Amino acid sequence: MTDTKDKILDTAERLIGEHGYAATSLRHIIAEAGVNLAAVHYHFGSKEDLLDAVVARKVTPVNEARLAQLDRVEAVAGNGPAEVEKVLESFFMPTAEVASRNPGFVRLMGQMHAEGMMPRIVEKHFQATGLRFVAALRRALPALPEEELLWRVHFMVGAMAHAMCRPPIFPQVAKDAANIEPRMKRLVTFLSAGFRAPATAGKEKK
Amino acid sequence: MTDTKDKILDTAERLIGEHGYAATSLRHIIAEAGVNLAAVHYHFGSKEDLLDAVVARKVTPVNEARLAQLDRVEAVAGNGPAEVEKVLESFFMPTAEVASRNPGFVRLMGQMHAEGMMPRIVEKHFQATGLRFVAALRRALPALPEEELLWRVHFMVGAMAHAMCRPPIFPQVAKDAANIEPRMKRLVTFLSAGFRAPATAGKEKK
DNA sequence: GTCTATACTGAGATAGAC
DNA sequence: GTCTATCTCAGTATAGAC
Repeated sequence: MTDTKDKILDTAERLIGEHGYAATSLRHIIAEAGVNLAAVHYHFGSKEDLLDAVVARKVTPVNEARLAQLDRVEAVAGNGPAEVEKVLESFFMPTAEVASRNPGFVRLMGQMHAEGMMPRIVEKHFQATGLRFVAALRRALPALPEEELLWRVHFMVGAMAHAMCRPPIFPQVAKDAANIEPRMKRLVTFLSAGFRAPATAGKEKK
Repeated sequence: MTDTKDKILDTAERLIGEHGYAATSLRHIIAEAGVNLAAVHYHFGSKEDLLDAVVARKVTPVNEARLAQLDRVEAVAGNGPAEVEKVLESFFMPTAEVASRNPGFVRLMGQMHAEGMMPRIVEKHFQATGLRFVAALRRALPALPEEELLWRVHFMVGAMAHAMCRPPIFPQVAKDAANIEPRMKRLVTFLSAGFRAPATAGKEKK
């Protein structure tokens, strides 16, 4: 029998993935999990810390897969820089792989982003991984000024988060919603071209 | 003397821009506005409808400026399609203009996005404007399959929303935070290249 | 160390008096 | 139109049982 902590974690993950963080009250979670309200605070401290634990459990293996794939790409590249496309694929494709096995992952991440819980969560769970990818991109694009690179990474994060979000804006493409992999490929195409663009012209007055 | 409704609107706009939607309770708003709690529900119906009214007031003139600039760009292009860059500039640069006169606008939009209030709000206030820009992009990129175009618009929305968000991810570029215009120019560069990228290769098995 | 029962504060919403 | 009083429900804190 799973213990209280796991039951809370499992139930929270499912309900938050379905209805979002704000719409999922602790009382909903404990009712479905069959535990006591105070047990949540005993094990996790607060609702937000519970969310943190839920996300950590999902995101840690994905980040490991991302870094492993980046390692392989960099090994193949040898001393030279890895291609932009390969770097981005290393980041995005593990998402698709996990998503195909575990559809709840993308839903949960999409909900988290849609509700703006990301800034804090991202800092904690993505920072280390993110910095390795930024370094790889920097080597792949030596001509790009540092500022421009960092802004482009910022844009990329937004595009990624939105791409993983719930129903696509356009009903015409909604049928693809279940298939994460082609969406991620399109994203890599789009972002790679954006990263390769010449730097924005300087500080001239408009 | 401004009437109750305007006082609520002004105070809500300021407080939500400063602290976010979730963190701004109706009771904070009415205390600062010097009105009664029930007046909010009388005039707006609910907290969310109040937000809607606040956003509408800010966003309507920006959308008008966007469409006006697109009109000019299309007039210059005559019968041919407008350039991708020009279309995107028509959408993003009015944001920068408004932001320079009214810094609260970007803060409010950033907060809204960061808290994921956008899906509903976007549908209501951006859909009509958005469809005109999608049409312009479609004409500018006749070779791009429709599906790919729509996904790229989806990515663009994410990048835009994130770009307008609060502090940039990287402290290195945080000093640029106040200046919206160069950020928007960088965004146009990035997105234009992404839109111009060849379509993602087809349905081959991975 | 774990968990239960209960109470506290503050939120949004609403009915009805004026 | 406006305001008082009140309702329900949220997250949180704590005392104490096992």
